[in-house]
Order: sequence, then C-alpha cells, then structure tokens
Amino acid sequence: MKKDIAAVIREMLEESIGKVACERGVSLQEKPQVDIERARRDGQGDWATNVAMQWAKTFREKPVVIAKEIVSRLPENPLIDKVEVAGPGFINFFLSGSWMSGIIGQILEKKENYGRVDMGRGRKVQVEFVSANPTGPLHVGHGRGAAVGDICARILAFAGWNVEREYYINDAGLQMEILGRSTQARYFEVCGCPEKAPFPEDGYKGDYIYGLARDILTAEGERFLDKPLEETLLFFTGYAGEVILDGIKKDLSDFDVAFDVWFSEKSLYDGVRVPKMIETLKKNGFAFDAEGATWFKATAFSDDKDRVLIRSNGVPTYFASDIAYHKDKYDRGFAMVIDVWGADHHGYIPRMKAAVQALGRNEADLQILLIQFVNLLRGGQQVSMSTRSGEFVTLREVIDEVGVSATRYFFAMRRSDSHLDFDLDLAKSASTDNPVFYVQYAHARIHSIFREAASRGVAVPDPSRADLSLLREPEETALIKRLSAFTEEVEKAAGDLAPHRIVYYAYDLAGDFHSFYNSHRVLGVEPGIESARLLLSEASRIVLANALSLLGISAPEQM
RNA sequence: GCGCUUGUAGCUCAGUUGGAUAGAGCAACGGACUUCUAAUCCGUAGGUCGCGGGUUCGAAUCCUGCCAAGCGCGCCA
Repeated sequence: MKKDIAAVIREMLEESIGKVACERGVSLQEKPQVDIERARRDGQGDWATNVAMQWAKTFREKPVVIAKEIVSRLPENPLIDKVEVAGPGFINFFLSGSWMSGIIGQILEKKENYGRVDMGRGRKVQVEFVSANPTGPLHVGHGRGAAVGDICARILAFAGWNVEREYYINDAGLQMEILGRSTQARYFEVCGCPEKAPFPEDGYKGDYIYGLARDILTAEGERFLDKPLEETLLFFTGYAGEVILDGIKKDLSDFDVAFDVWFSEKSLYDGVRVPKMIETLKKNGFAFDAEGATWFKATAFSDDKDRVLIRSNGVPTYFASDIAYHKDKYDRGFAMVIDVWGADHHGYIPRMKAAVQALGRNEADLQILLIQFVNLLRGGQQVSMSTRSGEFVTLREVIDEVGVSATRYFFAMRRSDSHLDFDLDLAKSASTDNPVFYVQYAHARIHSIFREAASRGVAVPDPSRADLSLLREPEETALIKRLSAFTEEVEKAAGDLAPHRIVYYAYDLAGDFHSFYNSHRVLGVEPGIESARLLLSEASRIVLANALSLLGISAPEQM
C-alpha cells in the first residue's frame, strides 16, 4: 500500500532530527515525536510541523535555528517541491505536482473505496440508536438520533469497523401500560361509553390513539365492552405496541435507516439475565445488599451516589435491566458499544459508564453520543412539541415535506451536542440558500460535463496516458488538495463520532468544484488540458459521491 | 444547592488532543451567463472568540473564578 504523504514527511523529519541530535551531541532517548498537520492558509505550504519549537529546549537553541538545521538535512523527495522555515520556527512543506497527480490517480483507481481507512481493523462495534418507546410515532427529535446514529454507523464501517445497528425496544414497564390504558379508554369512547374506561391522567393524547381504537373496533367489534378492564388491558397494550412499532419500522426504513437487530427489553426479564448480572457484579465486588434492597456501588467509579438495582419490593429497576442489556452486548463480542441518547439522559452517563467498568470492561468500550434537542422552525416561528400532549411534528411529516436527503443533511449538519435549528422552509426550498442542493448540484454538474463530452464525441481519457501535471491553476490545486483530505476527514469523523465533519467536508468540496468550474472550462480547451480536467472532474465526482453516500444522501446525475 | 452541555461576525454555525493574520453560509452592498447547468461564481464590509485571572515562546482551545442559556439530579422509566 502506498504511504500517505504525512507519513512520508514524518519519516523525513525523524531522519533529519536524528542527524541534528547526533551532530549536536544530544542523545535521543526515544524516537522523536513528530506532529505534522495541514497548513491553514495560503503561503504556508501544504503541510507544516512545529517540531523545531518542541525540540528547541532540548537542544538549548532558538527554534528558528533548529528549524533551519533540520531543513538543511532533510533528504530529497520528488513529492516535495520546497521546504521553508517561517514565523517562530514552523517548517512548511510545499507538495509537488507529481504528488498531486498521484492523488488523482489513486482516486480514479480506488473509486468508491477511496477514503476507506482501517482504524477498526475489523473489530466489532455496535451502534444502538433511536430506541424510542413504541408509544407513539417517531418525531423530529428521534429523527436526528436516527440520522446521526445511521451516519456514524456508515462512517465507522468505512473506517474499517465491523458495524451492527441495534434498536432497543422498551416494550416492558409502565409506559406500555399507560399506552394500553390510553388505547382502551379511546376504544370505549369510540364505542360511546367513555365513562366505563376513564382516560388515564398521564395518558397519550395524540390522535393516533383514536386511530388504533377505531381499528380495534373494526377488527374485533364491541366484544371488549362487557369484560373487566384489567382482563382486556393486555390485548390493548399488545395491539397498540405492535402497530406503533410497525409504523416506526416503516418510518425508519423510508428514512434509509436499517437495523440489524431489534432487541426487546421484555427478553431481559427472563428471570435469568438480571440475577446473573447481579451475581457478576457481586463477584467483582460492586454490588451489595442494604436497607432491604440490592445496590450497585457506582461510587467506586466516577458516579456521585450508589444506585439501586433491586428495590425492597423485589422488583428490579430500569437501571438493572440496562446493565443486563449492556452485559449482553459485550457477551455478544462487541469490542466497542456506542449508545446514542437524547441529551436529557446525560445524568445517566456516569452510572452507565461505571456499570460497564464494574462488568470488567474499559471505560472507553462504551461511547455515549448525546443528541441535543431539535428546534423546529416554520415561518421563523418555533414549533412546540411533546409526545404526551400529542402536539408534535412526526419524522414522517418532515420527510414527506422536505425529502429524505434534505432531512438527513439538516439533522447531521451540526455537532450532535449542540442545539439544532431545523428550518422547514429552508430545507424544502429549492433555492440558493439550501446547502443540500449546493452539494448535490456540484455532483450533477460533473455529470453534465460528461454528458456534453459524450455528445461531442470526447472520450474519457485513460489516466495513465494523461498528463495531470498540467493542472496548475490555483482553483485546480485547491480542488486536488481538498480531494486528498477526504481520508483524514473520515478518520476524524470516525474517531470523534462526528458526522457533521463529513457534511462540512462535502460542502467545502462542492464549493471548490464550483469555483473551479466557474473559472475554467473543461471541454473545448487544449486537448492535453481537457483530458487532465476531465480526470480531475471525475475524481471530484467520485469523492463527492463517496461523501454523500456516507451521509445517506442521494447523488443525483441531473437536477 | 450540586452536576452535565453550550456561549465565536447582525443571524445560524465550523474551528477546541495549544500554533502563524480566528473561518463558512445567510442577511447587506457591488460585480460575472452568445461558450460544459447562474440551484453557480468573484469581490466589499462585518470580531474585546461571554467576562476576569492564571499556565507558556505561543490560548478560541488547557486551569481557575464569575455571568448567561438549556438540561439533569427517584427504591420513575
């Protein structure tokens, strides 16, 4: 495999620093730590390092002097045009035309695999996300979690992880019972005798509950009316939960979000898993009995109080089932588990991380991605939401209104832990303001070039025959450098679980292409340049498509 | 009261494992289509990086105090 340019420069520097140290009679205890990074602005080369400043102390010399010594001892390399010392002692590397030609060559060769890295080394990772209670349809808040979780999964897979997506169905407990009672009450209401089954105080007031009730009436008739409520509750709960879950599955699938596993909370209460989990904790010394209850010693880690596992009435807490659930995840062989949670659960993080460690795992084996709330705006006004009151905008409505691609883009465009303003009017506007179209348009434009080329009888050139060193214009080199940065962006996005990095990257790449397109013609110029620009366009198209594919956004050929 | 997150241009936000002159988009203003899609491009203007201290060659970034906003602090789920 070809070494990336950063590694090449690093080796050159290590070699040179070794020489400097030797000549100065300083013995290096260890291999010098060399950090290199992309230069931030024009005139500072393509890559830069601050090693001279870091080594100045060791060598008892000014950084600038050290920098010059290092530079003068650097080995020659055809990928690098020149090296400069600048500012307080930065060493700037300017890449050569042959390096840039190499990048285009790599992209054209690797195609949809360009940008893949192997951070995961094939290890198993689970991303658990959405996991909304099946008590109502998904709303926009869930949508953000769905988009972010799904895109993280795509990025991790692209970064060499073996990814599995999971949805945890909260199908046990009080919320389901309330759902059942709400449905039951609406059924009686629809049948004309609301007084027989009063609507629960904290019931679900959404219109969809009436829909369920009417469906039950149609399918089952009035046969539940004269039976005791407690006897028929199970039916209502089961029916409502199942229909709602089916709706959720449909919504997600229409949102291009696919799950490998739908994990039922009920399955944890098999009388075995929770006791076994507690046994493990006790064995590890992190569970104890007190005040008639069983406790988890969360304070042994970074939580601020111990937590109850089994209440004094013998019923396990939700937390206990959650630990059992996470134990099950690790038992399934995941090297890393990622939970995507709503930001309102942040208080739960310390105890969950503590529990994972008490099970004998490293803290880093559980990554929790918090998703902040979504502010939905329509006509500049905030749309208020609450599942309980039934006042909410569903994910389905948003998808229907603005489309899957725009919805995914808007959900992923901000850092997950910052609040998100989702402007419905902007998202569906087919205007210059809409960033989704801006990116897609760049892709469509490239296709349009190739359509025109075909109609003119211009064939797509063979990369090995073309002279890519003809690409010397500033807009061309800027574009090539952007293309070369894709791999690093994938690494950063995967390492930080930060989908928005890919969004920004795609946007910037589209911008670089638009600039190039506006200042230079691809077709009808001198044949050598035409060939080189066609290949540059094709490389841009590939990387745009790869980035959009990570985001789950369509890459249209025509707009 | 304690804890978590956030605070960067008029607005919405990047940048935060310490680096050089803090970047985009929108809004404002001025330009570019007889030529591959103007859903585009180019330019101008806009900043005490919430406030104060500290750490150092260097701080939006690290530490600390304060201010503001959101969220959370149950033998609920």
